[in-house]
Amino acid sequence: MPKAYDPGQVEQRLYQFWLDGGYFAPKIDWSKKPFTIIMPPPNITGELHLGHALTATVEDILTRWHRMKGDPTLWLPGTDHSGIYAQVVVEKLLATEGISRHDLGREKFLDRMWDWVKKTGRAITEQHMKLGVSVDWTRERFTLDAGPSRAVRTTFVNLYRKGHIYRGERIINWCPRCSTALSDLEVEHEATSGELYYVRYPLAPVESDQWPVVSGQGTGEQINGHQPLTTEYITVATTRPETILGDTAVAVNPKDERYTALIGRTAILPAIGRQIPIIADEAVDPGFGTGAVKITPAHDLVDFEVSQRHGLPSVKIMNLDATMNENAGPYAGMDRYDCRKSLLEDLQRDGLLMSVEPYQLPLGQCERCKTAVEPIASKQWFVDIKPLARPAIEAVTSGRIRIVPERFGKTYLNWMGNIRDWCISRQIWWGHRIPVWYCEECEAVIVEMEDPTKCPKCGSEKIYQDGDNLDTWFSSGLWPHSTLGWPDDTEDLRYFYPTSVMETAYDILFFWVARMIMMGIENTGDIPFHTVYLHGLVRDEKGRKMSKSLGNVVNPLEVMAKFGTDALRYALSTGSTPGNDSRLSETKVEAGRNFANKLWNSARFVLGGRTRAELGAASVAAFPNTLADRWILSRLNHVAADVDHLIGEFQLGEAGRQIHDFIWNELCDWYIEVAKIRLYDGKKMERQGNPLPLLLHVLDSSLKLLHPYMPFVTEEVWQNLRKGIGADGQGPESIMVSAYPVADARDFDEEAERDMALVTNLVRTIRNARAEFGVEPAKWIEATIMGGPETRMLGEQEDILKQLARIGSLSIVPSLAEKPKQALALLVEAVEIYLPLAGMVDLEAERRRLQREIEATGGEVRRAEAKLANADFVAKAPAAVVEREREKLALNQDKLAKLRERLLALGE
RNA sequence: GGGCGGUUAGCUCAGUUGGUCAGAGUGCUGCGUUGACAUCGCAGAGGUCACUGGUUCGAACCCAGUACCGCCCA
Repeated sequence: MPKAYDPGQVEQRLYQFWLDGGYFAPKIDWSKKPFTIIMPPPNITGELHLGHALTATVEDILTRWHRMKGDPTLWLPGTDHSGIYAQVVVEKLLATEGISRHDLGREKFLDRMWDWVKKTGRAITEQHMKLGVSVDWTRERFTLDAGPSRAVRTTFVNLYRKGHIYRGERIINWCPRCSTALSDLEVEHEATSGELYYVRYPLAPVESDQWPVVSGQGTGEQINGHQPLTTEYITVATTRPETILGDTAVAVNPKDERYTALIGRTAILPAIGRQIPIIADEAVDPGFGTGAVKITPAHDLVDFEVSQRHGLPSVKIMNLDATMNENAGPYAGMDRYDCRKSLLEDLQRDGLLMSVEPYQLPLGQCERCKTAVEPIASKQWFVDIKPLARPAIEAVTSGRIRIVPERFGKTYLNWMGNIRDWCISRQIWWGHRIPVWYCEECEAVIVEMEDPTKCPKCGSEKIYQDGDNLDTWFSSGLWPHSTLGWPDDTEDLRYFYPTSVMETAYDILFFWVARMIMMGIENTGDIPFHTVYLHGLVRDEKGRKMSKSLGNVVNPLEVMAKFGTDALRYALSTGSTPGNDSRLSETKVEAGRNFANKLWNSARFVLGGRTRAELGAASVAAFPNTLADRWILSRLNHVAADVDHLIGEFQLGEAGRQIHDFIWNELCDWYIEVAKIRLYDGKKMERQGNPLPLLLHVLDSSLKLLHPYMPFVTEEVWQNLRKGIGADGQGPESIMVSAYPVADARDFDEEAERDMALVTNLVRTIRNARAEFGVEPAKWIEATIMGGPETRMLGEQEDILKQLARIGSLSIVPSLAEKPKQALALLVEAVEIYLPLAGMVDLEAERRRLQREIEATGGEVRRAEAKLANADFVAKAPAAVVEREREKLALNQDKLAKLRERLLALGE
């Protein structure tokens, strides 16, 4: 084995080895419960980013873990056609050729789309392979495949027939840049600095001699002489003055006494002179602006609702490219922003613009292209979502679906409880076309599973299909069951559905998870998954969201090339806790690489310079002979138990850290160092037994424990191990299909753990003293240990103490009649250590050291005494806790006495 | 406006049933016995667990409030 682990040399080869072995595909076994994850499909034209990397890492850890535990495990991959996004990409390409999709026409444009997808569509898949994902590629799906497409069609037809899909004119979010409607979820709201414009609308005169007297604004000012039309006004505040052109009313709150007298009067719309009523509606906030607001039903959701309540007309003033239409009178043809500017100038000129003040407003922008979205009344297809939401809410409140971390359950329920109808039609060509035909003759709406050729009502052949497509998320919502074969009753569907876990980032809880739950229950009658596991966002090292414009995007492929895939996976999986954002820095990945290298070298030590026969013999059975053997075996089993529990609870980071700490701090730092003593000394080996069998066993188990996290280095080392011991052709061929370590309580050995803790503590204390007193590291020193009741145990561990603390001559005795004076005295629990460092001990320094220790120990004693003096503590705390406190006190009292005695002795 | 999260060592973060939990990585200081590993080893320094109250025998952990930062929904 090379001196350092080189991921570049092994990763691709191993991935191919796994593929060739067919290890990723599950074997259906009806006597066993499967573990299933459906991968949230990445955008087919996309590039791998750290979000994908984290998703894939977490899912791969769960998948590999379950597979090794013996569950029939399916992780199903796929890609999403990403309607709007992908279409925009190709349209941009076309733009470089100077053509639009309309120039090409629908059919030719779709050909271009497919060309593009064929050219780039494998990229994201191959990039996932580099991550080591153990997905079943034989079941890979694409949202536009025949199967998933038929699932979409079936769902649409079913929902339509049940009345849950309807077509209607509603306010929708329109992206002028993408030229399509968007759902509420596809709009991002960003606080923007804007202006609030106060505009006054003149009132039409009342047919009466006596005009009403109205307090405050709204009355009496006159401009340009004494025209009756200009003597009365109502002033409204708006952030979007250009929509004045589409106003069909002015509204005030019915409880707002300032305006009571004006309700029922008529206002004259500035600029175009339309007469509109002043109405009263509860929705008006008297605290906003002047308390009087303009109502633009065709361009605002709230206004639309007001207009419905009052039977107001709706005037659309904008074209779909965000230019003004013929209803805008003199402003027709202008862009929306030019119109605003021009209109404001006109209002100013006419003295109707009262004031302008800065105002923070939430600006809706298209999630994909960041263009300001235009709310606009439009005829679209909608899903009547409440009937679907109800069972989806129940699934979570009843606990049938568990959301991890729990707090996201609240977010989910809150959103679900206030859900609004889902606009599902998109004015794009790439994706699933809405399966609706219209008859030109009788205006019938035809929604069938099979494409119609004539109108079933009147028999006319003059029918045409709806030109719009479905929201991409409509097909994504079906993903957990459509990928398994629904609507057909397939074996996969019966065996793997409902799936086990849906794992994704929390920011798409609504996009994916919520819709999958609704659609899954609607279509199959059963929940799509038992657990929702949500991870956080990966940010840059300063905590900023990664974005192209900031230039802080970390490319996972580059990181993997530099440090290895395992290093990135380790950094991502152990650097975060469920549902929390994490920051990724190069040093974290570097730590992962170092860990891989550490593991690699521990194997190099175990296998190095040993013959196949020797290793083969050692691999047969491993028994603990020494204290260290019993200790490492006990620790290994405790770790295995903890890891099993932690991963089962999705505590992947904590489990990964425990494995890391075991391998580095216990196996490498202590067990291997201890094992060297026997390995380098034949006589000791004969007396104490060969540590090689246990080394092989613990290393093997460690590799398996770690494998879900760092699949490549563990496989490579494991293969070396396998060849080293001559086990080729026996047992599993790959670590990924070997059995995950299971804790055996018979190997728990609390006594060994306690004794070993004392031994390592002694070594550390001696090393510390050596360093503090400047003893040359290479120097072998003398030591006397007064072991008291531990004498026998310590005597047995003499070799460890000598070797690791570099003691040349060591005497371990139960007690000492006379304690050496020219020596350092160290106390560890009840054990006394004397280092007669003749000539090197600075008595003054030793006195100071003892004084420090006396103070520290004294503090401990006082704390324990105070605690135990508290009658409530003794009475109410569990007996074990009190007992532990008593032991601690006794130990420290004893230590304190010895320290004082020592100080006294040195003072003589 | 409603909801959620964060505030622990210089930095990044763990700490899930309140009693050896005050930890890790990284950085820092000093030293290197070198046949697994300098992508390393040994030793060390470093925190009133944001603040204020409360519950409890006991609080980083539970409750209430405050401050600052962030996110989601309207």
